[in-house]
Amino acid sequence: MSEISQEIRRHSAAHIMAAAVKQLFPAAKFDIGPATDNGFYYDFDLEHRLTPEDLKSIEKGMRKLIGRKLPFERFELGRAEAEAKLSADNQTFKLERLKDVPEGAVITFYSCGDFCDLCRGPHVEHSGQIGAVKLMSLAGSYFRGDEKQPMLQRIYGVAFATDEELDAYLKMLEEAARRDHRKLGQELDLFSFSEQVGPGLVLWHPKGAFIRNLFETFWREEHYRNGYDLLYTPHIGQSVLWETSGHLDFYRDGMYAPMQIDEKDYYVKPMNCPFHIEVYQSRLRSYRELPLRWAELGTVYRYEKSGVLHGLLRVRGFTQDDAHIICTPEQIEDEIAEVLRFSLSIWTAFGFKDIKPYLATRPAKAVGDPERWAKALDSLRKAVEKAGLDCEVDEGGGAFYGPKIDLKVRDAIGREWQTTTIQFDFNLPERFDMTYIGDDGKKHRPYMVHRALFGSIERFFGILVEHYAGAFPLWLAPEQARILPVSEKQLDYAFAVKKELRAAGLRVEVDEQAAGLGAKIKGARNARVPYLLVVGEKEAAENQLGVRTRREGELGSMTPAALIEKMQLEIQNKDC
RNA sequence: GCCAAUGUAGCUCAGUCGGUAGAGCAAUUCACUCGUAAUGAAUAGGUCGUCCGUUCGAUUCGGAUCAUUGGCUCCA
Repeated sequence: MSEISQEIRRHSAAHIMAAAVKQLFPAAKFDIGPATDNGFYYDFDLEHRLTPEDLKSIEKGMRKLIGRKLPFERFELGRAEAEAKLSADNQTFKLERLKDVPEGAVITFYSCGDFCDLCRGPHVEHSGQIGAVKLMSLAGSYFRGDEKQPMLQRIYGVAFATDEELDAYLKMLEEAARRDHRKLGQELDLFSFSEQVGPGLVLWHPKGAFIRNLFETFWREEHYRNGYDLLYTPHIGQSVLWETSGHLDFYRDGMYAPMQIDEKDYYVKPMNCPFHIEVYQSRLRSYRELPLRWAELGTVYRYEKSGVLHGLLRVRGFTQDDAHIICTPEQIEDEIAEVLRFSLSIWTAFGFKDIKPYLATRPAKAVGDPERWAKALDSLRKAVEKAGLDCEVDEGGGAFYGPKIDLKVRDAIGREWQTTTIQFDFNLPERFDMTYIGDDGKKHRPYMVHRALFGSIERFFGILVEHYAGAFPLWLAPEQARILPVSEKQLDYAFAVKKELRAAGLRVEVDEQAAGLGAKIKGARNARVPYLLVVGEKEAAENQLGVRTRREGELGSMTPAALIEKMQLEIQNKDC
């Protein structure tokens, strides 16, 4: 049975769930029930509001149906017959779906037990082949994913070939919950939100701010080293700027309402691009000064719909690690390859090794010269090739203003995150009439590429917390070592060691609590401090430290000088 | 924004079939001076998210609202 694909098994599980729902709620109207990455869902319309208790009953019903090894039977109907059948059952959503089946195509139904469904299949032979299932959650979802359509009730489930695989998946979910950056952010005192401040607006606490500052410094240094210049631009700009950029026409709903100053409307920026363009426009540009690579940690505000906010991963105020590359057509290929190489090198530094590019091409509605599109796409393809990566292509998935590459990185527990984006823009250079003087003395339109490497600092920080499970590597740890005196008698020695380590540039604290060593160790471990330095009578007498690290466990005694050397090496290497 | 759920001490949670609440951890104080994941005792801490209504009386019931959570839509 192992040849049956997960997808077929999961799709069949969706049918079985629908069958179980029909048993409990005969009046249910059905929409569709496809397979998902780890399971399946099915959308229903029914009077009754489903509750978690219903989920249990439905799951029980499914188990029974699976146990009975009911055969899946396929049969074909003509259009008129199919319509008659669905009308008789009052399956209005199915009737809508039937309209999607092209004229002349075979209309197939699958039945399993008492449940019969319009479906193109394929399915397992009988319900016993479905395997292990578990219903996970209830949700609302729009018919056809369109917010103007009625909202249906959706049940999500997971399905695996065996109980062991299901258990492993549930364990992974537990692990993900354990790493949840919102939970760790509170536990480790990294950041918070305040109802007084507003939803989606992050307050960075000292430790979180410290880590942020460290990787922002790293980011700046790497940018200078790799040929970028840094900019600072204002947080607000007049309406004329956003009229020129087109944001007021296309993106107004995503912007915070304007404030009026001296009878002019000022908008808080949702993007940095227009400001970078204004820097470009501040004087005449020659081909001799291209390429320009301008980066900024630019804080933007976007009015995200209330329902989409999610911890640090989706917020309303965030800092983009933005850059714009402005260059000539001759330079574009090298520039793109370089952006991709640089992006990969940064991700590697944080211990992300599995990185996958996704290429998005020209959509039906697009602006800009098709020849430029082709050249841009070609440069993106070549860059991916040069980096030795495979990429997935999303045909027509680009923005109206240009093609793009997005990178997805896989974290320590195998989850994929969309982060880096490298996007061509054929829109803004036109709107702002950006030009440079070429070697022919004439004006030319430059290429412009937007690039955000982390995406946003907030989002990246959230991903980092989950990637490291809160245990930041030594170079990023806000507190790198904690000295744990066995009793108060060793406090003087502890402070002397602290002074010595601090002088060497290490971030060290002394645990002054009047508590047992066990309690101090527990406290330091909970705070994810990488190095624990135990000092008792013996160590104080011999100028030693009892070293215990998060990575290597107990290392025995070491002099402060030896410890400094060890820690500095680890920091220098940015070991993850 | 839409569907659903949740909101009780700093944190995690219990509880009140309507008579203004309780635990553990954390905090504070005191004692203990301790050798690798929780020393003991005492103290303090809550307008039961907010507003409106029903009621003699609301943390509990109803409505609205805000926030959060899981999804949907969105992320030109």
